[in-house]
Amino acid sequence: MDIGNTLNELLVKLFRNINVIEERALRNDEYSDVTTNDMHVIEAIGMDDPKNMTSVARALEVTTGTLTIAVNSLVKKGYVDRVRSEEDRRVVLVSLSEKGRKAYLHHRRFHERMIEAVVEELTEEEQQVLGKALTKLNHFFREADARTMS
Amino acid sequence: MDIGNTLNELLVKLFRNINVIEERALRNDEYSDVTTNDMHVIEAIGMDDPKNMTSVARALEVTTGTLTIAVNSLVKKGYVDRVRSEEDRRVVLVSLSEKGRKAYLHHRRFHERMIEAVVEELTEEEQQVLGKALTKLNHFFREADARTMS
DNA sequence: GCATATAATTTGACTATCAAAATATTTTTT
DNA sequence: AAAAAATATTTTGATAGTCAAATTATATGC
Repeated sequence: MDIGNTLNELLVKLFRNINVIEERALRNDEYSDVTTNDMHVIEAIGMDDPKNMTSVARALEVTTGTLTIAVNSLVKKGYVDRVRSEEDRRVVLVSLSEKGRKAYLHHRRFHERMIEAVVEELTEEEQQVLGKALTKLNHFFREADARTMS
Repeated sequence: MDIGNTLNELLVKLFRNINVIEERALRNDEYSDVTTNDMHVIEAIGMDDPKNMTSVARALEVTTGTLTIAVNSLVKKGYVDRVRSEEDRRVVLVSLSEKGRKAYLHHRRFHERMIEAVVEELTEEEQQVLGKALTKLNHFFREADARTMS
């Protein structure tokens, strides 16, 4: 199983590389105060309607306590607005500020450009095979996860 | 550019999941006290000869101070042995204990199963294509990284 | 209206991380 | 051979992210 070994190494490297690059790319320019974690929170809050803390925390698979701390910092930095719901005053609604929306789009464009550039390097055939392999990988993880959770 | 979108989503998902799931898969059984980070350190120390702190830290791209702390904990948990070199008494050599070796192999088996799942449904030829595609991606990222660093 | 449930925040503890200072040892220079 | 410079590691002080459990505030059910 020689190809297996090679593939393993390649995948491990790939994921490490993506992480590092994304982080560096994010921190370069005007959004230098946004950590990777901040960006995940911004992504989870999203561009649509305001969301309550619990649902965002669930999406990120962290406790609400953890999210509170992340949101504190994002509010202070001006990326997130936080208001108490009028209908249910226990609920806190978070949404992206103008600056937060810009950061969201900036990040999304970065992703698009990255994928664009990556796909350009590959032949049609390679794209297909890569898609298939990544799909398998996702399934594998989902199943592994399901087994663990039970 | 439909395949591009699909690839993007796949990469994003994988990316988000891979750490969490790997962690869960690892922490299941007898290795419940090993964090993902611990496992990376265990991997970097490896099964061969003892290694000094600096080279392991470099491999992991962390400072030696950070590694010292990780190794403190791994020594306490019994996964790593740490001895001072006789030849050069500034140097500290770390290696895997019996328990550490077992954890290393456990983790490697997880990776092997992962690759197995991916490769299962690919023909011999597709496997080759996948290997090429991943190699290209890694080169691409390495170059992108070099550009960022400059 | 009281008891219970729910949403969020706070608190206390821990891990991971870095940069810079400190310590111990080796190598180089004079 | 003594002093200076270099090297390997650890320690220190600071920050971010995380959780579980306690707390606070509000809503809902009986």
